Amino acid sequence: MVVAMPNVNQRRTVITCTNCRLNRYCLPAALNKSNIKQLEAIVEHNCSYEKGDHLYRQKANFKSVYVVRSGSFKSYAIRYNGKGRVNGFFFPGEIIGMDGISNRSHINAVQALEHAFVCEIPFSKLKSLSLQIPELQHHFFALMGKEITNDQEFHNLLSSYTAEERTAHFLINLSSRYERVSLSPFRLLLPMTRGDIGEYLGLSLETISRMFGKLHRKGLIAVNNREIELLQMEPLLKIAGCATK
Amino acid sequence: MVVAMPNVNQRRTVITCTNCRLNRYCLPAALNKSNIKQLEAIVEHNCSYEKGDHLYRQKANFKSVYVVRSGSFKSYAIRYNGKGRVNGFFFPGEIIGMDGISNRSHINAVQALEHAFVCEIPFSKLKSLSLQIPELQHHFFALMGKEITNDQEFHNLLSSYTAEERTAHFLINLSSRYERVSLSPFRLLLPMTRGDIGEYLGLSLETISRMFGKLHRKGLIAVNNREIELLQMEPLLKIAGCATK
DNA sequence: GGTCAATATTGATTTAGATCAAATAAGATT
DNA sequence: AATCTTATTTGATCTAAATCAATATTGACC
Repeated sequence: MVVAMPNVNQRRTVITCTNCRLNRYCLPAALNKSNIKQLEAIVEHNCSYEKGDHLYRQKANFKSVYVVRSGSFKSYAIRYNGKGRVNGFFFPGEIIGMDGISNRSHINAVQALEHAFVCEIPFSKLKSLSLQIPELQHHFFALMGKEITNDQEFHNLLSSYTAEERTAHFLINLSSRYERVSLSPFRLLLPMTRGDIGEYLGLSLETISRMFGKLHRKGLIAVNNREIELLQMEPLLKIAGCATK
Repeated sequence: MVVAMPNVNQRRTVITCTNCRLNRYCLPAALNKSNIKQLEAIVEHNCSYEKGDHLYRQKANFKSVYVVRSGSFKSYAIRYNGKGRVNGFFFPGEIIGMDGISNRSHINAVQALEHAFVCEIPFSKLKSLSLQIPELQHHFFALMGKEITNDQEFHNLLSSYTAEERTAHFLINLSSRYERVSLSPFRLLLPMTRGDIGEYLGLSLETISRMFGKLHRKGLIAVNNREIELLQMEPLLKIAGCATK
């Protein structure tokens, strides 16, 4: 089995925010040491999920947000008419569950793509703590704001990008998210199927396969099943519609 | 000129959250009377915009969020490669500006579609007040969460709905937003062009026109330039992919 | 190691919606 | 009212990507 995302802190028995190697990207990033202790007290560490396990299902009650510690997840929603599928992927350091905040119930289901660990943060406790720690409130507003801007940029992608541009954008986006957690940004091990990517990008799985082939023929990437190597970043960034500076 | 959205409180000279007829849908919704007074103190009422005026432009510094009091707006973003356009419409009672929270600068530009009034709420003051009023913090989290779920539902729409389904969904969505502010949910005066709708839905303006024609031929709507009448809600809801209960 | 199911590739064909191209129609300006 | 600009409709044609179909590959499980 391909395990794209390495376990974090796998040798430690007691995991805390203080010693987690992701704490620079996660909620503790905004906090001083004593505040981190307070946060630690409300976080449930060490929840383990096997490939295919659901973190939650559509319409499940919302109680917590989750941070991926290792492994990866996809979120998906199926409307009553059967339309709509994968709408997000989640990697270490990223927050899952904001789709439940407004309604008290989740609009998506979230499923592990491989063996994974998450930290669970009960949202009511997080809100109380945010009232006491202005930096935490600020940071959580910023995280939700980031989610909003990401979703809006994706709106642009889906309404105006070609299949090749979407595919390049997907790879570039993954690359920067991998880099953020100290994984190689040039050698991507994909935990999801071509079908998952297709649903996410609004394309058929055959088109994903063809676009990988096309980018390969252009010499920009190497494709070996779930392993994608990014060979020439500049032209990829250009196709993806990212400013190359 | 078509003015779709009537002015609210147009005869009053002094407008406050307490007497604003939108206060049930806006931030005061979550607050008691004394808290509303506190909110009032930080809100700048009565900012007026003419058709075509910008509320803010892409990359503008983020300082405030805004609530539409009357009229309507569109938000749009153009990437450096020229891709991407309209990504949102805003009607009375709706909040504009969350696209700037994470970055301290706006990723979209926002432009008035007709003569409009907004209330401006400086975000730093809103955050401070949220630390004192838990209900306000809760409500603002909920509003941001709503924005996130809306954007994700839109992801589904763009990745799996046909042109006809998107168009029906757009009309149904507008209908419920109009109804919320006591406008007819069956007779929609559109403040935006077919081109705006097309960019928003990821379709060409010709396709929007054709889909209006198609829904008209099916007897579901009547089209008279910017005035759209919804004649048969049930089949429209079905096409739009909304549960009809 | 062998079988089976799930995934991925590749080719042929179809099609939804884009694009191109006029012709109207509505608003704005004088 | 006349002109000009902008928005809308409608038709003809084109094309990117979907769908259909067949293999090939990979991984999971006896």
